[in-house]
Order: sequence, then C-alpha cells, then structure tokens
Amino acid sequence: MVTIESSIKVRLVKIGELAKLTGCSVQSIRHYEKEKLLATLRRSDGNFRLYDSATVDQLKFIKHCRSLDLSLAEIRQLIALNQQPGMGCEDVNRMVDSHIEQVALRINELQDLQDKLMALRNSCASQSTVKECGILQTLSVTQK
Amino acid sequence: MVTIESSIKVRLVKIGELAKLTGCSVQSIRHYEKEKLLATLRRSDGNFRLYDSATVDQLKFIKHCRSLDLSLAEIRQLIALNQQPGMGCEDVNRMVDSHIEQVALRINELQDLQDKLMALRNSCASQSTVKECGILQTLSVTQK
DNA sequence: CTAAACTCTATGGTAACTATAGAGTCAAGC
DNA sequence: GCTTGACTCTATAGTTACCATAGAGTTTAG
Ligand SMILES: [Zn+2]
Ligand SMILES: [Zn+2]
Ligand SMILES: [Zn+2]
Ligand SMILES: [Zn+2]
Repeated sequence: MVTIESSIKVRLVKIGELAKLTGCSVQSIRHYEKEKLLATLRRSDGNFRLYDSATVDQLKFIKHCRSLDLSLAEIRQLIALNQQPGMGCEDVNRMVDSHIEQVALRINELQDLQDKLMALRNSCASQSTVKECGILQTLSVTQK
Repeated sequence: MVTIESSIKVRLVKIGELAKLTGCSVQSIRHYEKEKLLATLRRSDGNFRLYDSATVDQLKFIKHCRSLDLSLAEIRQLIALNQQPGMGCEDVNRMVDSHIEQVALRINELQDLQDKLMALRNSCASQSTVKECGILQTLSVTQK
C-alpha cells in the first residue's frame, strides 16, 4: 500500500494486492494490460504498477465477463460501449445473443460426441485383449 | 501415383493424394508425422513423401479418433497399445471412460454458463441505452 | 521446354493465459 | 548500514492442433 500527496489522498495498491482483491492472477493482469483492457495509471519510483480503486472495479468487471466466457476482444468492445452512455445497447444484446447461440451449438456438438463415445465404449467386452478389443476394432473401421 | 519395382508392385501415393483419400489436410499429415503418429516409409528421388495403403488405413484410424476428440497423445497411446495384441485392453477402456467423463463435465459447465447467459440477457429491456442497459449493470456488479 | 501444380522446410500465428529466467525494488530486522 | 526475503519488472517459451505463408525445389502435361 502506498499513499501519495495530491489534492486528495488516494490509496494505491501494487499488482499483487490487486490480484488478491480480485482473484485474478498477477500474470492475467499484466496480460490484460498488454491487451488494452486495463490501464496502469501510475508507476512507483521503482517502476512498480500502482492501481486505484476504480481499477479494482474495472478488473472485477473483466473477471465477471471472463466467467461468462466472453473473449478479451468482446470485453474490449463492452468497455468501449460503456464509454458511450447515450448510445443504444443493441450491440450488447447482439453479443450476448450470439454468445448464447455459440454455447448452445457447442453443447449439441458435445452431446453428439458423448453419444458416439458411449457407443464406442459399449463395443468392448470388458475383459478382453487388445487384439479382440471392440473399441480398437471400431476405431479401425472407416466411419459412415 | 508412383509404382516402384520390387518383389511385389506397390501403389504409392504422394501427400496430396493421401490427403484426398482420407479427408485430412496436407498440413495435418505432416503434423502427425512430426508428432510420431504416422511414419513416412519412403521418399521419392525428389524428396517427396510416398505412402502405401497401410498408411492410408492408419491415417483413417487417426482421423476417426480425432473426430471423437481424442488428443494426439491419446492416439499415440492407442497406436502403441495396438502393437501389443496380447495385452489386456483395460487401458483402452479407461481412456474412453475418462474421456466420457471429461465431456460430461464440460457439458455441465456449458449448461451452467448457458443459464447465466440467459439470465444476463433477460436483465436488459430491449430498447435501452448503454447507460441504463441491465446487462452492463449486471456485469459491473461483483458476482456471488 | 515451359508453365502449372505440387511438394519441401521453416517460421509465425491462433487464445488466454502459465511458467520460467534473470534482474531490480522494497520493507523489516539486526 | 546491511542483509534477507518477498515482491516486482521485462522478456521469452510453452500450451493444443493445427493453418497460413514464404521461398525454394520437383513433377507433369501440353
Ligand atoms: Zn463470444
Ligand atoms: Zn476393449
Ligand atoms: Zn482425453
Ligand atoms: Zn441492454
């Protein structure tokens, strides 16, 4: 923790404390900075990154978005949109809708995969040898 | 297509035809070779890779495994096992079981994610401004 | 004989980080 | 003042299974 002189005293934290406050790793934070999702406003004399409480909130926002599997590019867009308070939010809705669709597609793909894997698993009589293993035989046959 | 003299005549194909025969890309094939999943038995005088029909089958096996989302490392294991015909196939079963489990886990994760995304989507009254967008507000609030 | 089509190796890129290495900074205790 | 440990810095390599490209050489059909 560092306090600096200015018209108002501000509590600044170093990257390790920011990581603890948000549950992000130190490397992620530096990564987000490189990707322009998070700015480092200030550096200490020894070149350490210093953050204020607004940055803590921004990073929590990013983390929340990541927990929903939004990409860094999408989060960057949301941040930019957030800075245009007067605009309509259709782009936000579209992004979420498209995300929901992607996830639904992926779930279907995985469900198909699951069915195939179960069928494959059933092709082996449990106590078998490699030579007679139904799984390996099935895998050797060209599908469809 | 190339035919060579030997005790038996063998039909050999170059990488482009192997790709067509199996539906794999040329780069994938070279990648599998680098990863030791597929050997190139022969080269032409001009250093082109030449493959026989056994290799076509091996590549089809690999492709079948990949369509089930087995990793290259796992496929490498299966190939090694295949060369021990007398051994029991428990390892094969274990691999498939563990795969099924992973996929089930991932499906559950995605289902949770889907629920969260739907809830998020519902927090926006469609014709809103960025400033009042329920989605952006929700994302700004620390979760849990 | 030449041009198109093919192949070769090597390299860089993808996504969102994690994990090092090697060097510098800072805080506390003696 | 000095040392020690904890922290931070930048830069780089690795993860996965490829795809894309560059620049060069090979093959084949006309
Ligand atoms: Zn998305
Ligand atoms: Zn079996
Ligand atoms: Zn697996
Ligand atoms: Zn909205």
